[in-house]
Amino acid sequence: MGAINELLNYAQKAWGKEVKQIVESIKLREPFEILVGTVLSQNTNDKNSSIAFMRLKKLTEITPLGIIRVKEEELAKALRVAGLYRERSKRLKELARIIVERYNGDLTWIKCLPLEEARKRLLELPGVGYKTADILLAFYGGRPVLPVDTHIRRIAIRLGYASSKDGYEKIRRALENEIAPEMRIYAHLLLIRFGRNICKARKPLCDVCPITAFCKHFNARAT
DNA sequence: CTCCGGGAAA
DNA sequence: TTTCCTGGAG
Repeated sequence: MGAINELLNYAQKAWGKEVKQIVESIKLREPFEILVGTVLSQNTNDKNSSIAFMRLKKLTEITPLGIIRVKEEELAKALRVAGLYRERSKRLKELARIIVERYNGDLTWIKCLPLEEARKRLLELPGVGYKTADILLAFYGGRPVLPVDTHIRRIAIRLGYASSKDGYEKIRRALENEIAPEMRIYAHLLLIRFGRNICKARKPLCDVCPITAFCKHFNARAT
């Protein structure tokens, strides 16, 4: 049993119920809504990005045409609470425009195309990088990818699955090797909670962490 | 590598 | 008052 499995075991007991509900609720959403929600969450805490999402929903329908219709200043006003709002309102309108232009507003190809082709097309969209692309592939597309965010990256490095010099793809593959395909969405959310609450960037709670025996970070400090 | 940025916690 | 949180693009 590896460190990641021990970690997930612990995280499941702590946050499993909450996380399962989130997985189910995201699966019911339209792909464009997931995309917008993910863009709003970039470099922003969950609380403020969900407030921004609700304000956006009140302002307009969250579809490519809905975003195109609303004025950029109105969009910026709704997104302000989440920060980075000038960039985001601009990029969101650009994103909506390109999705209409290139795909006639339809994102169902995320589900149908071969995985690498779908990923490639997602990455060509403005405001979509590896993490955002993988969120769509996993949550909407049902693809067996593990989206890697900053928490997951930090955990992977501390546990020794990756080095801080490694790029996104290398870290993703290293972790995917440890986690069964059908468990990856669930594991993604569990890992984030573990990272936020236990394996924090500053002052990690190593005294309550169940896997310090596996942890390079902890053992390097202890000695 | 720097910029984009608000709200909350320290 | 400062620091933290948190990805993508130029």
